[in-house]
Amino acid sequence: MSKYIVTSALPYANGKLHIGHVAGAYLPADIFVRYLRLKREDVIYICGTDEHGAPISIKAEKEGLTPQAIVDRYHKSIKESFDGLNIEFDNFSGTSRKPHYDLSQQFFTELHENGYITSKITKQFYDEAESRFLPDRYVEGICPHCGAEGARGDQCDACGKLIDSITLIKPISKVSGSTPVIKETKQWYLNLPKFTDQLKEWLDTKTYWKENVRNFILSWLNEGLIERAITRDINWGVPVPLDEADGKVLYVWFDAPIGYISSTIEWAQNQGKPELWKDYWLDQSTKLIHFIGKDNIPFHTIMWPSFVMGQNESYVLPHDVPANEYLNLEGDKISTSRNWAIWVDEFIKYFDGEYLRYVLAVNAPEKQDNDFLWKDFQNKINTELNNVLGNLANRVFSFSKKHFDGLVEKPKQLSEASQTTLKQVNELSLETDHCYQSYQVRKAVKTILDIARLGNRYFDEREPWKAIKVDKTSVQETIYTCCEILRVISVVMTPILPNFMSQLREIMGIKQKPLWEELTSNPYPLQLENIRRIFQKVEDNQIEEQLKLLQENALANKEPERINFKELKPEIEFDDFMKLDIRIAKILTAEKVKKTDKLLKITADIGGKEIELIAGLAKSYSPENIIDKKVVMLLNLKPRKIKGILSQGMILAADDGETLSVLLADKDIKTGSEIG
RNA sequence: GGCGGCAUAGCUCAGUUGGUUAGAGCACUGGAAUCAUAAUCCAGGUGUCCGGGGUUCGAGUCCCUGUGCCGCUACCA
Repeated sequence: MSKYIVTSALPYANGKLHIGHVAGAYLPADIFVRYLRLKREDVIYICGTDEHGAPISIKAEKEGLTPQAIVDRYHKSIKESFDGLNIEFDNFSGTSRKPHYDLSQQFFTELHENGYITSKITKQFYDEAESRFLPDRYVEGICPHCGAEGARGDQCDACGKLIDSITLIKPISKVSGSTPVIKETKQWYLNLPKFTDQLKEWLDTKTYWKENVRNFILSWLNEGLIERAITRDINWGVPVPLDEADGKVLYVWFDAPIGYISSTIEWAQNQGKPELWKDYWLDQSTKLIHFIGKDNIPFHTIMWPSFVMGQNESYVLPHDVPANEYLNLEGDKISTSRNWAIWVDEFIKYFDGEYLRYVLAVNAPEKQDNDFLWKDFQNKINTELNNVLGNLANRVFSFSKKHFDGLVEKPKQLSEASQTTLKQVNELSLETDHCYQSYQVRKAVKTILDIARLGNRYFDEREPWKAIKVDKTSVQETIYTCCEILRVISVVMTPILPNFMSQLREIMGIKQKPLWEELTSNPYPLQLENIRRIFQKVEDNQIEEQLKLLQENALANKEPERINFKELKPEIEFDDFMKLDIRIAKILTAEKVKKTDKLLKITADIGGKEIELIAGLAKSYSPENIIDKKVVMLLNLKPRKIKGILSQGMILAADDGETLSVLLADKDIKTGSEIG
């Protein structure tokens, strides 16, 4: 029997958990693990929070807390959300713990010693007031691409471009507010190209991987791998274990996947068997399975295997990486920043967490992005869980209670109808087995529903409410057969709804923990007890309430009519301002620049003279929208050629990240008027 | 503009390597039943499989092309 290590992508500890996370990486893994346990497989389910990186330290500084305090807060919040959904890890660690530091440093050291890491001198901003290097996200300035203010060093929120941070115009340190200087610094790079052949060879054996995953990897490999920096100049992270790297830490994406191993080490220690983790990670027959969202595919199939290949120890490589697609919400992308999400901690205040498990399982984004609709949620809970499954249990149990005081015995002989039904049930249960094995959760649930439908049909055909008047034995047989169906469901549905199924079994008087092998056992007679409905319906007003909440949250999030105050740029002299030549210009013609999304080619009258320029306005202004407008234009900026056209002016426009708005004069004023 | 993905019933989605008459659930209509949470069961589908072309004995599936949407990427003085 082979061993399994199942992991889910480490959730980042700077925010709460939403249903998209759950649908993509955590629920499918939990279901798979629970299935393996039903089959008595040797499996450990490992996870933890990803606790390093600049976003966490920025959040900490904003709130005046230590990074550790932020991490602790979200670690707790995320763990509680998992608990509310009965997602149970064998170990849920965090990457800011000691064993993780030790192991991550070891990974780095061995890669370094084995010649896979090289160092390079790069230029980076340095804050002299704080005497430290500034990571990209700690620097703000004018975006060199779109000219928007408040662009972070790694990316501009306004235009979404990635930025080489030292190209930022008028940079400001977010730490001290001073202007940073550019200094040289040494960073260490992982030589990914060196792994190319080994990776290709290894990936060639993974013919059984999901198609979407394979396609993704192939395009990556074809484009060619490049060296990647794996160190950073910040003080929150795992210190780089080199004397010359004082004050530098490992980049968060380097240390995060190592958390899978360090969390297992922590687990082994908690078991009182500190060496136990080796039985899993160092045994080449162990099946290591990473459940992730599709955005994580390159890390888990290219980078992470490379780290492992460069080690002295033979850690096991991923056996499978069943990545899921995305979950949308009410037709729109889930978005944390727009607060368009269903947060798990909110959800479990209103509904049983296993309702969410059910709907996310039956609607899992396995091959395609899927949509979560509240109306659909209600529908599935009511018509499938309540009407089909819940009602089957209730009608059978009530009937038994009424006529046999809840005692269910196995008949000596079964009619052909009952035998046929049970045979069909058996076939369907085998099908669910196959579904679970191949990560087809939605099909598994549908098949289980078919088992319940079979039960309802059988019950109807047997008409026990008529038979009870003439033939009690036949009714006993009916109830027995239906209980068999429910017993099968109580096992095969356990991965999806562990707690509800345990309630079902409790009612049936089955004490043992569910195991797949019990499908062929005979626990009769059974004494039903404490008969009750286990599922409740979701009412219309509950759904309306949630829809309203969703809209309100999204609106509340938009509410601030202003952008948070940013530090002003350094003072300038009046003369500096006077250097700018800004005038009112009238747009004469405008047309889209071919082969671009954002660019407009514009001619403008600046007061008896025509100029030509390029403006990045096309996302907000169509040509006819802008023609004839009298805009504010900076005219003495050094002209630059864009797309073969010499751009001789810059239309001034404001950008809040969503809307781009050109500046217009308040009154009708003559073209060419100077501004000052 | 480049690369990749997607497009199937009113809705949410399945459709394995090309192979009978393209499916499921929900919704809808009619009927049966009254044990059960008004829950169940039976019956009911004229869908340009996004449009157009091609390969093939045969295309939802493969190829070309057009359109629309999504992701990454480029252009923003």
